[in-house]
Amino acid sequence: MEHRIDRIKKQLHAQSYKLTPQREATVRVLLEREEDHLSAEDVYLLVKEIAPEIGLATVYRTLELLSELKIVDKINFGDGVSRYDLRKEGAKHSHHHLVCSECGSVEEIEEDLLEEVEKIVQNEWGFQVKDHRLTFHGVCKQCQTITVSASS
Amino acid sequence: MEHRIDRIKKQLHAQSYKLTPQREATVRVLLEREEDHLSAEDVYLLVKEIAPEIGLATVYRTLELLSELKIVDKINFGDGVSRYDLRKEGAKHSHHHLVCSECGSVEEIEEDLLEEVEKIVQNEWGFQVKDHRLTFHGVCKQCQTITVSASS
DNA sequence: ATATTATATTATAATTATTTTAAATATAAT
DNA sequence: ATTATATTTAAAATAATTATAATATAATAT
Repeated sequence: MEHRIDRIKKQLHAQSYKLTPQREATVRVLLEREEDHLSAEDVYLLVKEIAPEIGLATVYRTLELLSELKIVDKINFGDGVSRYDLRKEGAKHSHHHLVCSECGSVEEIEEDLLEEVEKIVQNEWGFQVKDHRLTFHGVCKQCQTITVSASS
Repeated sequence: MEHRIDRIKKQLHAQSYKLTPQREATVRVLLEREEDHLSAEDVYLLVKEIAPEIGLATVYRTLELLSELKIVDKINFGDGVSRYDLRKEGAKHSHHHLVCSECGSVEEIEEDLLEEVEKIVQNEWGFQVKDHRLTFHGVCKQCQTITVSASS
């Protein structure tokens, strides 16, 4: 954990931003809940536990900043809120998501499945791809089994 | 145009919804501006031109309804607003988008480039894919040429 | 050390986007 | 005609995000 905080600190410094206590607390929450897809409000409530004096606007600003620096990805699954998803160290792209329409769970795919597709987009549309957002909507493994056993 | 309105009317009737004048006006705007990616507010302003008495809430409700029936896709490019994108007739999936970070333009790819990827997701993750959202962020053809000529 | 400047944060208010409510109107069914 | 159902309107409510002004913190120059 400390190692990653340190790396993020360096990334901030490289753009002459500081890792203030509030920013550090926010990053810690994101690291602790790496598997989750927290909204700004979610992050705010969790950060308040370790830094009770923080303001919601600061959390928004921090997330926005981390987003610009590509430390987190701002994603949107179609409910009204933006969610913030920490990138793996050194990852060039936002990872993919599997959203289950039955139970609402969100799985992550870290493997980049779009390399071939991006080549096609690059060559056939002349579009220079920098990043992507890919989300699949459907039914997760878990919910498929439930449905099957329920219907028998 | 009339043909497509008729089809949509049937789709609504199939779920026992009616194509009211307000809904028809909204659909007409979406058909006319099929290439665009309008926000609810955008749609509202355009619908007002042909049906001035319509309310914003009705537009929201209509878009939500069309969205449920998979006649339009509600998409989100990371600015704060939802945008509504008419599906091609008979299309099973939301089409792909190319968002240019230089000029903000949005191109569409109607071809489904994800068939192979979906097979992998299905087989290796056991996730039953129903739909997808794929957006590429990068630099469009147009802006690439501008950048090249400007830097020479 | 101290004054000066720049940057960041807080609390609150304001803004924007969207949804809900309640009353009125229209449509369809009996 | 009467009743039930669906839809719209306008207003109010809610949710998400951003702006503002005051304060605090840190960085630099004196």
